[in-house]
Amino acid sequence: MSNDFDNVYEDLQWRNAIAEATPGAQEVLSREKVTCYIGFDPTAKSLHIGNLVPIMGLVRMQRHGHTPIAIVGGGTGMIGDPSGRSEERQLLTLEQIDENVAGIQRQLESFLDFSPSLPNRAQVINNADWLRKVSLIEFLRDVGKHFTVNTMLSRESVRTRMDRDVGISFTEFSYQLLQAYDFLRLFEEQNCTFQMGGSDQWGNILGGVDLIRRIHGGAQQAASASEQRTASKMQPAELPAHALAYPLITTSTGEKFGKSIGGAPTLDPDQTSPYRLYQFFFNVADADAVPYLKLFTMLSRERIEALQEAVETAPGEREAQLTLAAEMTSAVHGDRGLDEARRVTHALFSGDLRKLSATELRGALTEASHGMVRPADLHNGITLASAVTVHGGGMVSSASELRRLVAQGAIKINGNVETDPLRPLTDADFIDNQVMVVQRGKKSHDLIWLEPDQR
RNA sequence: GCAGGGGUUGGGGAGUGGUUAAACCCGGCAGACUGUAAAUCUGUUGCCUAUGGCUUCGCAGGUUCGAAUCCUGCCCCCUGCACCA
Repeated sequence: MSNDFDNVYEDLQWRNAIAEATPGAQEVLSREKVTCYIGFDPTAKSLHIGNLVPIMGLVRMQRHGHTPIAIVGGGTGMIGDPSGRSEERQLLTLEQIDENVAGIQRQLESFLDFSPSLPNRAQVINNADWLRKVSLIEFLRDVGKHFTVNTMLSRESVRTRMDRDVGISFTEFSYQLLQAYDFLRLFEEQNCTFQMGGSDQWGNILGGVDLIRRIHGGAQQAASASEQRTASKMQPAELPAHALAYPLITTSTGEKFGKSIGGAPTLDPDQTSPYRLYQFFFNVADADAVPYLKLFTMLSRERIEALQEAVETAPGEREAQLTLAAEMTSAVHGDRGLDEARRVTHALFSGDLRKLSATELRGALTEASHGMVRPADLHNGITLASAVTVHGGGMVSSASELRRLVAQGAIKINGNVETDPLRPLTDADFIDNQVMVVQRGKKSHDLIWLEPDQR
């Protein structure tokens, strides 16, 4: 597949994965095999789908023969990047960070090839290795000396915070130095000459590029990366280190990618089931399907172009969405995850709930919340409303809400539209005398179990 | 610190004594149409033992038959100015 393109740069470019690049980046990538890195913030214990762009960036680099390094920010995470934040961050504890780092590391390992035999094997490095050790004096002399406060203050992320009365702490203000320092260390110790990141990180990234240029010069005449950007006419002397930034992904309607189902789906099966991940990508709008295939999958250019054709000629088949969903689910959760996702999808959208046994329902509706009623409740004439709101799994939060949903025909009990929220339940409402399936709209389910009679 | 402005239901933002559970927009949810899409249209969007009741408009009191709307105190925010650096 990598022979679709002569080099990663062209590959990434075709996939619209490049928003910014340092001058000369493309030439370097087409000429030599480099070591590159991307940083991941340990703000949560799982990566989410928003991280897929950088992850796939590293994967593509590796496929093209470059050596990828994923930095997990066990050190920078202790400070917090002010970019895109209107308020000071809550500092995470050391334990939280280390736990998050471990979780992220595990997830990265399923994407990148870490085989020791591989000459360009991937590495995960925790920047805590050096950031938690470096001494303040050393840091200020070696790194701080190369930055002017004037430049640091002009940073967008800093300015927006300065304009607000909450201000910005010195801690977060220093963040840009730390990220630059990371790059410097990797440059010196791993011969890492490339950094990639989101375009929102571009300022921080250039900080590192410039720091390396100042210390390791190369061509003395090399203007700073930022200067070269503005004066790109002149033939630039080669920079010792380079960077690429990918664009921030939005949907075709301009929403932030991944916002739909209450927060971005994560890559952790305990938080976001394979089914939900599958559904997320399956439900992508036509206009987004091909862009996402390009960005997130390893499918060949030929294949993607064929799918693009399919979207145009037979959008109703949703071949692109199906492929996207399958690719993503198996990439994140493996073939077993994909099987599960498909099985649940089939049960929910093509199957007949009433034909399934209680056991099958439990297996199929892994997404459902769960509730429980006792036989005694039944004898006392418990109403449907009470069962769903009080004893249910929390899918409907109040009786008023249930009333409205019922009035709109949105509630189905065991597959049948319900009309009376106040009717008492009977044994007949429980499939196999065990479980009642409450469905809200098309996509959410609540299983209410009848507690086995213990006499 | 001084002067002025303001805190309303998820967000924005009306409302300055009485059909105000509170306009309107966005968002959310659901329905229709479709392709489990987008767009569009429709309904809905505080809670409840429901032709009624209860609780909401920064917090706590007070005036009044009646307050989100008036008074008092407190908390928080914004805008000018000053002070410090």
